[in-house]
Amino acid sequence: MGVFSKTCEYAIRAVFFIAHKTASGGRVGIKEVAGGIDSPEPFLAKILQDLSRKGIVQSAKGPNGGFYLDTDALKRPLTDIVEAVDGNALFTGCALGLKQCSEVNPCPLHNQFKAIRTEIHQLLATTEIGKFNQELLSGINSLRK
Amino acid sequence: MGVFSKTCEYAIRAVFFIAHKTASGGRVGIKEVAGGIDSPEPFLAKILQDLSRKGIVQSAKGPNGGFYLDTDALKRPLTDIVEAVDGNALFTGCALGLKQCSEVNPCPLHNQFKAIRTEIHQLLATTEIGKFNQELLSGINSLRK
DNA sequence: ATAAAAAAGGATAAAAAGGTATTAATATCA
DNA sequence: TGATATTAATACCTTTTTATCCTTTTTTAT
Repeated sequence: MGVFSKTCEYAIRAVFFIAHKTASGGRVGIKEVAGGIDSPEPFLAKILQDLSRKGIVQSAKGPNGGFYLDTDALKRPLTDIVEAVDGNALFTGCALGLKQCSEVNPCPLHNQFKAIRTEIHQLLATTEIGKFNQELLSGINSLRK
Repeated sequence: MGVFSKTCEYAIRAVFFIAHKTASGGRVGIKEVAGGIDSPEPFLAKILQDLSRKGIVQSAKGPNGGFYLDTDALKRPLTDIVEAVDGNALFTGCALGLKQCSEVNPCPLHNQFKAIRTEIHQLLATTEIGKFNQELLSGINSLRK
């Protein structure tokens, strides 16, 4: 079990892929996205539908259709993706799963994990979706293995 | 979805509970543990069996039996529990789920998450199971809500 | 012997992940 | 304009994993 759910991993990879593929206009089809990030196509379709409904990505049907990101979407932070898919348990939840864990009623690990949760949130909140377009275009970063 | 699996959350809470309940000798039964950490008893039983096989907790059958921790076990780091239950994906895995993500073939988030993974591992590796016994005995920390 | 406890092995339920087939939208072309 | 091909959206189904529950067996102190 990693930090994110498998669904969320695919979601982030897919959005990164769409972002850099459509940075200079145009759209990219589900098949190309699935191939580009090595994910099962039907499963990814469902994920992208969801992200589309929530405005994280944009889509167009018909010939020359596909997925893309408008300029606003490119500037959104990664937290938007993670919250849309996994919710905010990673940022706000107790490490030991206690519902009422808080400053006044802390679990043993509350204080230690507070710092880590904040750091993860900070990282994702300050990183824009479009940030890696250059690296991805030049092949420095990988999305499929 | 939190940082750990539900199984792992129960495991850590149970070990903390056993640790502080048996710090001055004696054993504690599965029923009391389940009550003490508010977990489903049969599920917890299986978890503790597993931890017992792996030497994380000790157990004794029969009358006056139950679970306990020997002095060595009390000094083990929390990483031992997490690795026994969830494996080491949290410490070594790629945030985006890529099998071959590494320094030479990094995913876009590789460098950022390297720091976080290290921090989580550091925290768990330097925290001994018995560390919270005092707080738990005095009721500062909660394990059941 | 007996009773108290954990160990063990399944059975069941729920959620996550993955797959198939159909429908709706739309650009393009005849 | 109307037909067609292309593409995402929708609905439903299967598999796998995670979580939970139950029943029986083994061990052991008394």
